[in-house]
Amino acid sequence: MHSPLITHIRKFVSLTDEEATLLSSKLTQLKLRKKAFVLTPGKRCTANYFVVKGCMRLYFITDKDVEQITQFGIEDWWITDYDSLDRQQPSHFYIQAVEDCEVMVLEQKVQEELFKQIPVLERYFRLILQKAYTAAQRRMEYIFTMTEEERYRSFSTRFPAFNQRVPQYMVASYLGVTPQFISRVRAKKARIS
Amino acid sequence: MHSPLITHIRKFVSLTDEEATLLSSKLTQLKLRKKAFVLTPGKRCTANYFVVKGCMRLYFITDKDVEQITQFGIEDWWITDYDSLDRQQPSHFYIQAVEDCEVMVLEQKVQEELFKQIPVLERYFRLILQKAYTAAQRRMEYIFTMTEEERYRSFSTRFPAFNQRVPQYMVASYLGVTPQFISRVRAKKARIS
DNA sequence: CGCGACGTTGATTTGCCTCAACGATTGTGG
DNA sequence: CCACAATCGTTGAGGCAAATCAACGTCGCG
Repeated sequence: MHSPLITHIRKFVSLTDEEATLLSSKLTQLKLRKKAFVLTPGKRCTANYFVVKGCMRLYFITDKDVEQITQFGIEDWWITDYDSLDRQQPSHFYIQAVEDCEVMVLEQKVQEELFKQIPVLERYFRLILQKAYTAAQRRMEYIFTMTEEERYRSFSTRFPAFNQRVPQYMVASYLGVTPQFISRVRAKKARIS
Repeated sequence: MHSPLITHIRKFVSLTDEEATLLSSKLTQLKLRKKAFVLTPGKRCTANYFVVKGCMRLYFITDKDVEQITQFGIEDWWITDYDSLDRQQPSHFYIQAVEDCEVMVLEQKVQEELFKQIPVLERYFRLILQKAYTAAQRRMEYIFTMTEEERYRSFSTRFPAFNQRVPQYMVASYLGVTPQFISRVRAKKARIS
């Protein structure tokens, strides 16, 4: 029996048992209480986080002092601030546990070493990034072609489980609308059905 | 003297001259007249395009029959529909030359073979995708935190050259606003200065 | 119990779109 | 080479979707 991460990687590339063991030995497991942070603004992001269990959020505070969520990470998703990671600059993001979480921490330095020892990992992360990029593109399609009401409805049908696990105001923030707006849409929906 | 693509790759990874030659031999050069297409809806996207000279656009037609541009590609940028490429499904995008263009065509199949022969390419594309993903994330930040007027102003100061090379209505489409709106903002700007 | 976090509802405001008409420029066929 | 059409940008009037401001209800928790 292997960790969820190894299972996930093997969906994309093949990994020998030795490689899997080596990789596992380089990761640290982290249990997080709801609302715990692994990154706060001003700090450099030095790791990539794989969510084994629970739900994380990546967000920042806008000029108008509003939380803007840019990404959620649930089971089998990586979450990090690639910009800070890449440029080795302080982040302006928070990464926080929305629920009690279990994550695997892959430090950037360790990742670089592992790429030398397990070249196929480079491929794995290329594929992961391609998927993430495609998802980001699609999200922009939704933003540009749908009204906010359509976007909310679409979101809540495409990710029903999601919609239950995170509070309304976070969904609102992720969709870029106000909590009041979502409340109204829900009220309308309820009245119809 | 090497091709712009080799030069670009060498900014990210090191490539032997043999590798560079091999790679070059696997690429085809393509000259495009303004308004020529390399991808249209219904066709599968089978290649990744590197813009050597000129400007390309990736766009689709919305339900309301409006062109929505999701990406521009200028010198030293790759442009493709990763979704179609990845899932081997018909695309719903157009990829078109905005100006007369010169592009290098890397067929997906060829790319896969090359990864075996030149493993470091895998790293190159991982890094490119990471940059693209980060840019997409930042674009969403702009979308969520700025008004459309601010977004236009920000865009035209951050990419002044850009703003001159593509017609207004394409900038409008990329920013998700109407051409009329941009026109009004420009009028306002002119009145002030 | 009392306080803070979260959600709801109503009234008003506003940023941008839509529709429409009209110049200016480009480009194309006779 | 000119005439006419198509393309692109501008401007005005009116409308609407969602934000903002504000007050209130409710639940969970220290």
